[in-house]
Amino acid sequence: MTRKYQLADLQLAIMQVLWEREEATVSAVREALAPDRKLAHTTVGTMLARMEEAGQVTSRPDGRANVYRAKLKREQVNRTMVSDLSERLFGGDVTQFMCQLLDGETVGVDELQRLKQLIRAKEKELRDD
Amino acid sequence: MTRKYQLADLQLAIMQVLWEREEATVSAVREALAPDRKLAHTTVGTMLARMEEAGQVTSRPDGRANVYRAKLKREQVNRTMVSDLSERLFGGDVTQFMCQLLDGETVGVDELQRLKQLIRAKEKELRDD
DNA sequence: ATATTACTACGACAGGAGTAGGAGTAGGCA
DNA sequence: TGCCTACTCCTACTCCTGTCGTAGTAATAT
Repeated sequence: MTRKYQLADLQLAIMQVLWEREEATVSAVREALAPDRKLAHTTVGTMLARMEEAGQVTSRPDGRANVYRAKLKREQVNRTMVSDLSERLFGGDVTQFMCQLLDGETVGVDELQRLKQLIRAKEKELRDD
Repeated sequence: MTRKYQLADLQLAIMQVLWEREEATVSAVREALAPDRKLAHTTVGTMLARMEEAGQVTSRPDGRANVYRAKLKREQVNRTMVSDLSERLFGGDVTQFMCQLLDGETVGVDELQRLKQLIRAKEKELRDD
């Protein structure tokens, strides 16, 4: 059932909206998505309905409209999707993954600073275990 | 055309085999995949045919069999797929991605060592630019 | 020669994702 | 009071993936 946490493109975009604003109607989601994707009202509705079917969101009627709410935790989804890619691309080798991240993405000096800090924190964490 | 570099699960697995051994027949790929997935010979054949159609691999007949060869570079695919996930999950924020990687995956002390080194190298690289 | 193999080529089918039209319905406005 | 709107629900269609079965064919082993 890792499938539940593996969100496809549009599903993920919709979920992000839900995470940001706790609750949203189809229209609200549609509007939030509008800058990037112009979708028919029904497209968003269908997607949301399917996601409810799949147990990824819940809905509650509010007057004529349905109000949706994410049922999955952002952290859980992020973890699953990152883990999955890590496994598929690098056989779970985190160092290689980092390498890819550092080489392939645009990273500034300040960002490197923060990364070092992250690593130090992690080292401390490991020591304290 | 980012689609060409966005490989689905089985496609990626097949591509890995091709990357590892330069060239391979359907049977060879199938055998290489066998430990994890037991697929019918034709399944692999179909997939490879479609991938050729999509310009992701090339083939050359060798006797009765076709020998396939990856047409995409591993680096390119890795880059695309990591970039894509970075964008979709964290809006392109590398630090957040790293965070996820460090928190969500199992990372050892030695691995942290290597990561620090990577970062130092990257810093140097930025300075030298 | 013949029966068994080893391959490819085609076609098929199911399930998920993306997208949307049309029917039906309940509130709101002229 | 009768039409316009805003919604939901259901249905439908197209692509892409994953998976094979079958048919045809060429090399092989008996």
